[in-house]
Amino acid sequence: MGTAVSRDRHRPHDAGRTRREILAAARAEFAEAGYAGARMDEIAARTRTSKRMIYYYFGSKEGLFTAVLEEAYREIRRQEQLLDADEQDPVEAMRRLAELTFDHHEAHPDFVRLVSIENVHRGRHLARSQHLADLQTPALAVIERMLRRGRESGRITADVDAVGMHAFISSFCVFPVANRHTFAALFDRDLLAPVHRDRLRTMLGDLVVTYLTGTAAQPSPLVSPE
Amino acid sequence: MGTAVSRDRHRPHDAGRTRREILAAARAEFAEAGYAGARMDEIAARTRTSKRMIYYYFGSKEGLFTAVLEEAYREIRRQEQLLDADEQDPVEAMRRLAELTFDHHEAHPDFVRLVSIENVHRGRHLARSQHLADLQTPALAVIERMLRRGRESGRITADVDAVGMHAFISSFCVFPVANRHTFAALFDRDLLAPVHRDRLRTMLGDLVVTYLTGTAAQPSPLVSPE
DNA sequence: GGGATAACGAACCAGTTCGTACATTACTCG
DNA sequence: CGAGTAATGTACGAACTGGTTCGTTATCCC
Repeated sequence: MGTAVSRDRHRPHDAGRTRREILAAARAEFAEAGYAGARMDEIAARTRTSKRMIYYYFGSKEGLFTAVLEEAYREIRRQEQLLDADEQDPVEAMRRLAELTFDHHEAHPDFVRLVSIENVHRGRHLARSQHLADLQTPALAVIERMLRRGRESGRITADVDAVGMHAFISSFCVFPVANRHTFAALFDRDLLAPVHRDRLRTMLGDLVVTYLTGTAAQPSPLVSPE
Repeated sequence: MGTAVSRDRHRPHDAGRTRREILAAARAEFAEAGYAGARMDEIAARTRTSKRMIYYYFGSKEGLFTAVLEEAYREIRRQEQLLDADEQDPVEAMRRLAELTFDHHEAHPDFVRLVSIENVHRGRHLARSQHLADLQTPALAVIERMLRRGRESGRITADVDAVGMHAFISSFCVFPVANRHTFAALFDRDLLAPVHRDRLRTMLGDLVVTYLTGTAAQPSPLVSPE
């Protein structure tokens, strides 16, 4: 337990560590209270250091939130890179990808909250981010390959591209986490309680498979994507 | 144009109108800036009346936000009651319901934003609401009937209940509106641009139909809902 | 070892924010 | 018609909030 490599001895002037500590505190506070609701003093208090340092490293509240968002996306990206898409059947691989994405969201509610918050603010921080390129989901490339393979073998007939597929999967993964509370209040059902969570995950997997292989109603004939 | 029935002549002591005006202003401000970001003075300024009246009618910022949320849900409910579920085929009816719900969300982004905001605050206002009963979606009853009819005729085989089905549809309808901005920033695609919006709506309809009639992969045998 | 510089702390400030005290006006109803 | 009450406007204040000023301490590198 504990990081074996970097010793955690308290060095007074450890820039990297201070920065990381601030980011962690800020992330927790922003996720808890929203952007405007988050208090710089509170973030500082959650840290070994002072408010002065936040401005030293991040310049402003907006700068700090932007950094928090970027870091959250990067962490997700790192974890998603562990995806092994080397299954034989691309359709079954897609199901697994969807289910892993589902688990992933459930395991990182703070990330989902931060994204919600950023959307409430119309994505203005992300739009100004200098590091947008780093933040793309590696899952996209994986999906792309699966779609290609599935089409070559003829098993996948659905008319979607990778981004569309990603939107589809994300919709289903984000909702139970993002809207958990209002849903619970209105319908008296906790979508993340084990029973319902498992059912939703299965549902998502089935949906993905059924949709891709498109065995049933196919109202619109395949159109070549312009 | 203009309400034909109730005259809009300015009567100084018109409680109902003042209340309604405050609610409308508050709704706009909360949706725009989030809960903590919304300013009571700004809300007052958007009104013909003064801040004093907000506290007179709603007691506090929390009280006001709660009222705004309740009103937003009620409005949605009113509109959803117009749903005619009298189609012959319950499966096709469900597709139409899903597509109407989709359009509905697209047409009311402020509602979606308010719900997001309430979820960021863990649904605490809704939880304390006195009027939860009024806020249930009438769509639920409609879905229930469709499911029953579809099962009787044997066309519907999927193992979901009405609430589950509602969660499924909602997921897909909420996402493009709620996460529009981050998605656009990351993937350079506006999910609500006509081309993509239409495609998503079709996708949702197909998904619903395919899932309900469950022609493909059916991994888990039907289990009787306990 | 010493100077340059990066990292840091405490106290503080000006503008803001929710909420209220106090006084006033219009409406209702006996 | 007059008294009681519902509705309203003005002005203000106490607490808070993002951000800063000024000075200090540790570290790096020649």
